[in-house]
Amino acid sequence: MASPDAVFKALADPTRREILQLLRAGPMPSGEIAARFPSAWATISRHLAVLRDAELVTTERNGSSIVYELDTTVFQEAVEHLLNWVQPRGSNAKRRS
Amino acid sequence: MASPDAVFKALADPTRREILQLLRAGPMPSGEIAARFPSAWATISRHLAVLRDAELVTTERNGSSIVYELDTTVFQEAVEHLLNWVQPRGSNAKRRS
DNA sequence: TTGGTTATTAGCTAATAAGCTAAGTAGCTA
DNA sequence: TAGCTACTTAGCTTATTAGCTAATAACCAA
Repeated sequence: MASPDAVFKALADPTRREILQLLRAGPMPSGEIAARFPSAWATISRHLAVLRDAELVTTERNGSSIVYELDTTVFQEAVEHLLNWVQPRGSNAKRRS
Repeated sequence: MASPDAVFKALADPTRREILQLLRAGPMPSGEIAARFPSAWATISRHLAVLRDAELVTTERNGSSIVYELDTTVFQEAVEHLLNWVQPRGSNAKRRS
C-alpha cells in the first residue's frame, strides 16, 4: 500500500495531475502520454515513475511498449482520508467563544 | 478560492497534515500548535501560512494570540475533485483487451 | 514609553525535486 | 547477431522548500 505521503506528493504536481486526467479516458502507452506534453519524454517518464510509486497508476508491458492505467483504489483511500478530516473528531465539537 | 495546486501542495507535507489533524479537535492558537511539534515555532508558523494560503485554515485574532481553525469547505472541494477522477469519463468506459 | 508575550518575516543552509541531454535496458525483426 | 523502436535511468543544473536563528510586528499591562 502506498503511503499517504507518496500519494499527496504525487498529486501536488500539476503535470502529474494532468497525466491522471488524461488516463481517465483509458490506458495509454508511455510514448503516447509523453507526446501530449511539451516536456521531454524522459521527464514524463519520471513523472510516471512517481505516480507508479504512489500506486495511482499500474503498468503492463504490451510488446515493446509499456501501458499505463489509472488505479482508482488509491483514490478511494485518499478520498476517505480527506473525508475523515472533514468530520470534526468530537461529535459535539463546538467552538468555545 | 484556493487553487488545487496550493491545496495539494499544502497537503503534501506530513507536518502540515498533522497540524490539520490536530485542528480537528477545535480551534487553537499558533503557540499552542507549535508547542505540540519538535520544530521551531517559526517553522510551524510558516507551515500555518501555507495552510492559510491554501485556505485550509482560517485565522482570527484573539487578544495577543492568533487562533487557527480548520476550514472544511476546501476539503469538500478537494474531495469532489478526486471523486471526479475516480469515475471514468465515458459512462460506458470499458477497457479494450 | 518600557517591557513582556505572542506571532510572523527575513536571511541563511541543506535537502528535495523538476527540467534537460545522454546513456542504458528491453523487446522486436531480420 | 545487428539494428531498430520504446522506454527508463543516470548525471547534471536550477528552482523550490523545510529547517534554523535573529529581527520585526502587534498587542497588553504597568
